[in-house]
Amino acid sequence: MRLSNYYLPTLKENPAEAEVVSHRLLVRAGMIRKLTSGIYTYLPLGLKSINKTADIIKQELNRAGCLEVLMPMVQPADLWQETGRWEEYGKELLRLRDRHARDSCLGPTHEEVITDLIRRDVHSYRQLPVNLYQVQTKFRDEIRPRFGLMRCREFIMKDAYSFDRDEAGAERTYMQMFEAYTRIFQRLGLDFRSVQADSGTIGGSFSHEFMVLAETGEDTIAVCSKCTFAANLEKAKVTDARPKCRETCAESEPVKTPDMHTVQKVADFLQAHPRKIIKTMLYEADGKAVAALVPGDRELNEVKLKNYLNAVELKLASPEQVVAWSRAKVGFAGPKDLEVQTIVADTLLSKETDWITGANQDEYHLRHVDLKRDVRLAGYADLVNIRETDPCPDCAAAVSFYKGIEVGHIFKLGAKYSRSMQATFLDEKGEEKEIIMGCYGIGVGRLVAAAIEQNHDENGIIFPPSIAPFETALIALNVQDQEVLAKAEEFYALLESMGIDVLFDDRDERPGFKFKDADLAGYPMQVIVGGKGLGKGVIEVKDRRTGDRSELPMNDFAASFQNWRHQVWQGWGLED
RNA sequence: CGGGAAGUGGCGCAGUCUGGUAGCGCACCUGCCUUGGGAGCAGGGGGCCGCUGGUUCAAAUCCAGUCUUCCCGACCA
Repeated sequence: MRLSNYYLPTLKENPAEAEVVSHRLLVRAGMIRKLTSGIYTYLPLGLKSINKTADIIKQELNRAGCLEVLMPMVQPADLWQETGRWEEYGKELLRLRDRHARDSCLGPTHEEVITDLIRRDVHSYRQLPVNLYQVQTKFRDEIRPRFGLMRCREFIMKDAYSFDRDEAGAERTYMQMFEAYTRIFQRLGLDFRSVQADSGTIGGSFSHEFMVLAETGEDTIAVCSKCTFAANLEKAKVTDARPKCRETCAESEPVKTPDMHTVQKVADFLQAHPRKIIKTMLYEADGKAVAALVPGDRELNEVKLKNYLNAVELKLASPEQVVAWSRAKVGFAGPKDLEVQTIVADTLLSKETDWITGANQDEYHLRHVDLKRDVRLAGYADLVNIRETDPCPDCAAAVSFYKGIEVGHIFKLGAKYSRSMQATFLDEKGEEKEIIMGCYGIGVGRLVAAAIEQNHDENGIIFPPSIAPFETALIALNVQDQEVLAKAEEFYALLESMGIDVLFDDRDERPGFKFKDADLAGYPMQVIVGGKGLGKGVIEVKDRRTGDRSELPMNDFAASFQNWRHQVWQGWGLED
């Protein structure tokens, strides 16, 4: 491609609207433009990168036996009413009404449509398994779209849906998809981790998120230094090898703690370590009053609590509710004689005794509380967030935290949709069975943004070769110099004939301008044709990632370029 | 939805406090010059100052309303 014939509006200055690196660089490099909040146009260069990414995804899914389809973006309300999600999904679902006053929505996801498709056509175990996917534009009316392509309302997503005859088959499919995803992200050249994710009420180990590691990531993941354990912070188990405490302690007694309503204040006042203080967190879970007890130096994990309670809705109690339930103002609630439906304690609290807790009386705490003796617990459960000092739940080695960007999620759905939509088949015995489903998503646009978050420098993007819009930039330093131009044309033709995806900067611009543009868009390789090199009989090449420049002999350019290109790809850990 | 900030040529911004000729840099057009890291000189084009209403002899500027965008939070199959 000749840059003189291309549409590439680059910006020297940072756009005011962009805060994060990927957003800034995508706009500056002429890859995207915003139409309105959370909605972007993909310019030729941006679309090219997205298409390359999608192509790799498609290749690997096809290899795993998936088949591509394309489903409608506008979906009828009645399908969503069947699964109950017309009400459940909330305001993220953009509803609209057509000229016949039929309710419809823009598809934020396609479980309903695909399940409807399958239930009409699949009736026999002989037709299973099936695994269909699409690359589609989705719409979710996010409360606050932000960070450019990282969280938009309209976005390009690959979603796949699998249909199996039983759990075993679904689990096999899940593993195949896990492997396909691993290959995909490897081929994209990204540093990523697959982590156990919250699988909500379904449970089990059949939900993984694929996270691209980047400092700017919104999610935190815990990764073991020794074994393969990696989990979303929300999901990571906190373990403690100590045995359960069997001892008891002195009788509990109230102690006056005026105005001491935070753990730190109480700890300082009573000269105790915060971990000896029990935080009593009051929640309303599906309308019931619940207390969760955690050590004072720990954070309660609401997802864990919600899963333990099997609750649909979990809300922190309002100050009024706290007063009503604990008979004391906020900061003085404690588990002893607390009148709530359920009291659950974090497992860590089972390992010791002699705690400090709120006294359910203004300005008073209790000391010498023994949970076994003084409190009617519903049970112990893992309720707190993991910390970097905690041991790996699998091997007890140290864990480290990383920031990551969620770019993929695979999930075993079970019969959730097939049941509500009656997607069934007959097995060999003629028995009617529900189809077992799985769903598998990759945010394609977000993936390109994540690649940039992970790979950039002060000059711009550093694209992995597999998803760079062009693999190579060919820069003619001075197109008014006939010799330079002729040579550049010659190498342009040569590179094209070698099957290299090359962008030929043949514009009549000054060298510095061209270098800056090439660095900004992040083509992994630059081939530079200038008078200097011509005099020496060499062509200069630059590896965008390392910044290393080399000189390749002009008379043996094709072979030496292939060799150098191979090294560049290897530097990315990729096969060229 | 709560808190904060901002809307002025295509982009980035000043001007608003203290009302009176719309301005700067980049980009764009023409010419000269220049060609290894976003050059230089000269000339030029381009504005409903977000929108509506009000105050005033006079509004980008003051007042009220409204729309939009961004940031923090809440929310997030």
